[in-house]
Amino acid sequence: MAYLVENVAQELKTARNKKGLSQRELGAKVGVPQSHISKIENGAVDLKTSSLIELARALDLELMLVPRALIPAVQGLQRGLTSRERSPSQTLVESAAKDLERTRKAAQQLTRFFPDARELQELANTIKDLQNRRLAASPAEQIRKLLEQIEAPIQAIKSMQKAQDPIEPITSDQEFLKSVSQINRVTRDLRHLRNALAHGLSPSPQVPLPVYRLDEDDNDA
Amino acid sequence: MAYLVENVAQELKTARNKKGLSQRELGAKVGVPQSHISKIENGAVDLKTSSLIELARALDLELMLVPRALIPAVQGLQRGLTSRERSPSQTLVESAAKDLERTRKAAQQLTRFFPDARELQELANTIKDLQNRRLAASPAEQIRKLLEQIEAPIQAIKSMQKAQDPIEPITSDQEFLKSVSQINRVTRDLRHLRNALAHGLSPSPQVPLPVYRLDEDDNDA
DNA sequence: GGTTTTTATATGCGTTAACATATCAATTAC
DNA sequence: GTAATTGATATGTTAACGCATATAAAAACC
Repeated sequence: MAYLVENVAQELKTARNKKGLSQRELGAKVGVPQSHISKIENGAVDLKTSSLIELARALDLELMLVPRALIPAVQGLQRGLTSRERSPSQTLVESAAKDLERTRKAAQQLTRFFPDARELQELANTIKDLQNRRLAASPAEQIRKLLEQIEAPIQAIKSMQKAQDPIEPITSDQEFLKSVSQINRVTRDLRHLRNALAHGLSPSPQVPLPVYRLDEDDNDA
Repeated sequence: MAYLVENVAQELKTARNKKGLSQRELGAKVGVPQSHISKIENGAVDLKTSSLIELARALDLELMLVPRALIPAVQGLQRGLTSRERSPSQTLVESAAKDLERTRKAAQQLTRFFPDARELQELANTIKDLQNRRLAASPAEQIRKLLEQIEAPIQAIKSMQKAQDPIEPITSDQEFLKSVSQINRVTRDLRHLRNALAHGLSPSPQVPLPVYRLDEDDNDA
């Protein structure tokens, strides 16, 4: 299997998680069995082009063949859509560290307004665990991908925090539940990753540069 | 086979012809037998993603999954690379008609400087044939693709026309031969398409809008 | 002029892998 | 606890891919 295919497979998986779809739901939209989506995302198969196109479309993505010359321009456009970006001088590890800290802060903040949402505290704790580990490039990249998946949910909850009536618990909102569920999923994946690192399953201290820690405020339970 | 796959297959074929590569040459670069490239370009197979990626790369294209939202922006970038463009208010059929006329004129002009290049006259004649037919959207798109493939060759010949010594026949130039060969290929394809239209193989008058004809000068042999 | 050689694309056939169906394990909601 | 949901696995069928060859055209050579 080409290294490249697994790349786009990861893109599909990230896009699917971003939209909060399960493998089965996505499969239903496209007419592909869930089993096959599992294989695709695990890089176990070299999917056909028709499958790739249809899956991408179901995820609001379009397959395009872009001339080499203007790839940077297109990537620039894509960066414009996301809040985060990685400057060329920044290593993957540094970037992941910043993402961790920013996300942890956001989660921590939200716990004040949603004290009954235990999952936000869980997320913050898991991130603190990860911040104590030295990261290699590969897990750093995984972390970036995972955190990317809860950007939207966290933003969604933040916006609720302002608009909502503080009396009744917002926990009944459909949008809120979906966001929390997505956060839970990512938190679990982060915990798995942390465990894998702890057990040395991944060649942990492989990268010379240590973690880019930025200690500012640390108000936690 | 999904209609979509044949789309990207056409893109690959167009890109290959633009670079003046034969199926065999492209296959050699990628490590794929020529036979398979033939099948791909004819829409006979639903190629695997790895094949798509590698073929695209060999043609200086990169496969990207672009968010729906910024597809227009990316297309805008791509238009910036080509001399032609299609305004949003312009139908495919209108655009194809303009392309036909512009290309026919260019070919006609060049016959004066290269009277022994019979292929230029052939091209002009074939185009005149096509201009007499009402086009549906689908063949119009095909025509656009085909004409796109001889933009570069025609430009190349035009530039020779100026820089060259008018005494000796330029026909010996390697670049010239390559360009003419490319023009021949496209002319043949255009003729095939015209024959298909004449035989009603394609649902010809399917589109309400008639051809956008622009009659200006008509100096032919 | 004809003949051969080269070049460019298309077509069978066998093998391997993608994809469909069904089932299973694990996590979560109830 | 049970029931439901998510993701992974085993097996059969179909199609992609590799190899060989066929066809067509132009080039080259005599």
